[in-house]
Amino acid sequence: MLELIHNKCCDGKRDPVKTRENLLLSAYQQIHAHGFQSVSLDAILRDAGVTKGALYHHFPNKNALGYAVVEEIIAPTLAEFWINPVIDSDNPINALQQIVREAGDTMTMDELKMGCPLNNLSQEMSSTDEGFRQRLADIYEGWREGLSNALQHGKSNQTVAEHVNTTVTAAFIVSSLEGCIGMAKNSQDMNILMQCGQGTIDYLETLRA
Amino acid sequence: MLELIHNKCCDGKRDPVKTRENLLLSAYQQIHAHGFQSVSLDAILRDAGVTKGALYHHFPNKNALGYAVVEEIIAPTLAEFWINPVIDSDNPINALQQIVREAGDTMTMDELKMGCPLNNLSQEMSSTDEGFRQRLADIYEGWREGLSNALQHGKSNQTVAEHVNTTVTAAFIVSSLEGCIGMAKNSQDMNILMQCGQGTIDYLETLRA
DNA sequence: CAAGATACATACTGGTTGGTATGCAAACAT
DNA sequence: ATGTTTGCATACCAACCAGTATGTATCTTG
Repeated sequence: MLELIHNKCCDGKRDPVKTRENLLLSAYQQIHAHGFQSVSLDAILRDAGVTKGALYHHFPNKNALGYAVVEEIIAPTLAEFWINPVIDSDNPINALQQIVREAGDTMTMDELKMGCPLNNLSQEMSSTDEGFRQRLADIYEGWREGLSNALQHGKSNQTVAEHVNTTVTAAFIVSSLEGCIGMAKNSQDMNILMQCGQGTIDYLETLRA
Repeated sequence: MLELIHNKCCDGKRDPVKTRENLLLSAYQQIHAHGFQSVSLDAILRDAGVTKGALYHHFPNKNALGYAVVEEIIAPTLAEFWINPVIDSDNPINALQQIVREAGDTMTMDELKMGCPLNNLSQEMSSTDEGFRQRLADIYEGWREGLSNALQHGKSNQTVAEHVNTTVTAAFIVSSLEGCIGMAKNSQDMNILMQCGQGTIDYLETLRA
C-alpha cells in the first residue's frame, strides 16, 4: 500500500538514492505538517514506507535529516519560486507583485493552514538548535541579498525609485511576506491572506520610480 | 532556592491565587523559551517551585495551562504595549512609529532570540490545536480591528491619507510587525531587527495625509 | 470543635520517543 | 565462485512524558 503511494521502488531491487529521496520527501511533508520537534521518526518512516534501519543508514540522527530537508528541499524550492524570478526580471516590483498574486491564487487551503516551511522551521528551531538556525539564516540572507540586488538593478532601470534603500527594503519585503503567510496560517482564512497580500502589493507600488 | 527566585510565598501559609500566578508565569516563560509542545510540565513545575499536585489542581491538563497563558498573560500584554497606545492616540502613524522605535531600543538580545510569544505560539499551534488557534486568532483580529479603527480615526483627523484602505493596511501592519520580529529571531542580529523596523517606519510614512 | 472541602506533595503508570544492536540479503570486488 | 561491503529490516532499550492515584496538611463551615 504505502509502496504504491510513494512508489518506493518499481521492482524488488534496492535503490539507495531513491530510498534517501523518499525519506527526505516524507520528512519534509511531515515536518511541514507537524513541526520538526513534534513529528516522530516513526511517522516519517511510516509515510516513507521504510524502517529505522534505512533511516539511520542514510542519516546519523534526526537533526541531520532535518538539516538535509532544509538544504536539499526547502532552499532550492524557495530559490525557484521566490528568488530567481525576481533576480531574473528587469522590473523587480512587477515581478514581486506577480509572485504575490500567483501565490494568493494558487495556494490551497491545506497549504494555507500549514504555512511557509521556511518560516515554520525558523520560528520553531532558531532558539533551540544552532544547526537549524544557521542554515535557515543563510537562506534568508541569500533571499535578502537577491532582492537587494534586484532593487539596485531596478534603480539603474528607472523601475525603482532612487530614494529606496535597497538593504532596508529587501529586509522589510522578506519579513512582510513571511508575516503575511504566518497571519494567514493562524486565521485559516483566505480573506486575510488576500488582505495582507494586497497590503504588500500596495506597499511595493510606493517603491516605483 | 527556587522559592526565593519566584518568591513562591512569603511564609509557610498557602496562597492558591499566588500559586496559580506562579504557575502561569513559569509556564509563560518556559513556553516562550522552548515552545509549548517541547516544554515539559516538569520543567515548568521546577521553575515554579511546585509539584504536579498543584498544577493539576488548578488546571485540568497541559493545554488548559497554555490557554490560560494566552488569555491571561499574552493577550493583556499585547494590548498594553501594542494596541492601546495606538487606539488612544490621535496620530496613529506617529504612535506606531514610536512603538516600533521603542521596541527596537529596549529589546534585549534574549528577547530578540525568543521572538514574539504571540507569533511563536501562533506558528507552532495553529495547525495542531484548534483551541490555541481560535484564541490566538481572536487576539490578532482584535489587534487588526483596533488598528483599523485608529487609522479611520486618523483619516477624520487629517493625519492619515484618505486613499488608505484601513482594513488592508491594518492587516499588513500586523503581519509586517510579526514578520520583522520573526526575521530578527532567526538572524539573532540587532541590525536585521533595525533594518526591518526602519522598513516599517518608512512604510508607515507613506500612509500620511 | 468536628467534619467536610480545599490545596497541595509524592509516587507511580502506560505510552511514546530517539537511538542502538543485531541479522541478513543484495550488490560488488577479486 | 567467494569474500566483503552496502542497504536495509527487526527487535530492543533507556529516557522522558502527560496524566493519575493516593495521602495529608490546611482552611472553611456548621
